Amino acid sequence: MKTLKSTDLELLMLERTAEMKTNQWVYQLLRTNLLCGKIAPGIPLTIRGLAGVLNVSPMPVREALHRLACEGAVEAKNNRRVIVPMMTAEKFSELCELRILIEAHAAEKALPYIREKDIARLELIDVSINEAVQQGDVETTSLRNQDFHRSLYSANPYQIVVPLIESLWLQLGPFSRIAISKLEKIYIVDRHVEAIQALKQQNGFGLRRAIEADIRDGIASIKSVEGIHNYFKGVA
Amino acid sequence: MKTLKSTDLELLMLERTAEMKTNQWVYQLLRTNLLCGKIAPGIPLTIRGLAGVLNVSPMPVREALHRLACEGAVEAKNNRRVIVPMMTAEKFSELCELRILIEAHAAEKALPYIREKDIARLELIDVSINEAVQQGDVETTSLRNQDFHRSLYSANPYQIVVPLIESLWLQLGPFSRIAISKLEKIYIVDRHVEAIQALKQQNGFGLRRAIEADIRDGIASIKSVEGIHNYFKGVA
DNA sequence: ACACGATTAATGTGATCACATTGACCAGTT
DNA sequence: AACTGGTCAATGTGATCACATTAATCGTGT
Repeated sequence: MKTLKSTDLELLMLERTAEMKTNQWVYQLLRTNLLCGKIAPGIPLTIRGLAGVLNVSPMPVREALHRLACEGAVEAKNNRRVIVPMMTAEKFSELCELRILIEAHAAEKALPYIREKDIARLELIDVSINEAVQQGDVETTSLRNQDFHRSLYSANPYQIVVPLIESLWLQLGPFSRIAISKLEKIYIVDRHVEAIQALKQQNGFGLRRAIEADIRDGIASIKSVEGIHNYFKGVA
Repeated sequence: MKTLKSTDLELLMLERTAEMKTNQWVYQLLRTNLLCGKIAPGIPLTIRGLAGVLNVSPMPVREALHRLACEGAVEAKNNRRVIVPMMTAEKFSELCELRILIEAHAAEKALPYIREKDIARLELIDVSINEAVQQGDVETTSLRNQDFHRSLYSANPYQIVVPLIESLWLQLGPFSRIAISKLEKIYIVDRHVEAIQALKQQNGFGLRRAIEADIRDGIASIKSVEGIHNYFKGVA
């Protein structure tokens, strides 16, 4: 097996607004790239290497990697190597079960706070998801899909749960890419439309079912991918 | 209202083994103090101040505070102040609901992996909890109680959920202290014994109920405390 | 006496440096 | 040709420094 070199990584850049500090920019950039699966498991991430690519000093990169490590997005090994963790079938199952458990709860708790404006926004996001799907833009589809879920749950103003959910997304990041790339459009559209309809009807049970089904669809599409086992190597 | 000064803080120190790096030591120390409620909400935490108390350079403290901030344990405000977040009634409810939801799930998922050795360990921890309760040692009681839960959930070898739960504990930290200080011993002992019995009987439903009841007891004891509203000031 | 404004102290951030540890690479040996 | 040994480069860590921004303190004016 060829050892993956850090030079292989291609990052999608992020606009850096003037008011945001360097460490926030680096963190958001790496986080976004992990969420949409741009950084594959196994490739090593080094502080100085990333600092060189991003043209910043090693300091902000160090902080960003530490934060991502404590969120489980990357794994700091004993031997001074920071990598995107490999996946195992059991880990994958755990993550999916937790997504269903927590996101269904989050959706139901957000329901009472949903207003017409929120529904309109969700419909807009759904449209943009379809656009990205039709254009075959995997990264954008993945990020927009997460936007849909985050916007829904964030309607609840007392937010504890969204960071927990995002931690799960971060760990599933490299695989959501696979899911999207293999997903027939109907699935995503259907479930999101179902969710929106349940919102309009203030139907908590229907909302739960729609969210759960949406997540399960993604999982099923991942498991149906040929050669998926290549990504499920044993954890070193 | 008197402004709380950073000099007020008294930390319970942690042994620093030779093999652990400075940043890990600082992080664990602050985390432990937050988990057991030694650091009260509202008091400001400064990098240089903590570095002075701990006799380390500001660098490890900076990293530790950033990690704790991304876990929600402390709140980095715009104006360069890092504080333990104030609590609101709604936030408190959210945290408790999530604890029940996720910990019941975690317990059930851990059940198949529980062996006699694990049960023996849990019984030992329960004994040490009772000792700490009888001695009126609030911090130790709080930490040992968390040890009980963590040991139970950690029986599941594919661990995703424990970090999520610990994030909730961190945010509830200052209040678990209050809960313990007002808790009649019977409650804790009862629920833990119930949980252990359910483990011995491989009774998933009973285990869920015991864990849920244990958490609810803690919540009830907090809500029964006179003057608890002092801790629920509006978030700035 | 109270309020407002300027000076001073304190703080977070990012850069640079020194050091210990580890991996990578290459030559030499079997 | 494969393995082993040593040397060198690369890496993470922690300390120190400079700078911009903010809070605190004190003095002045009303």
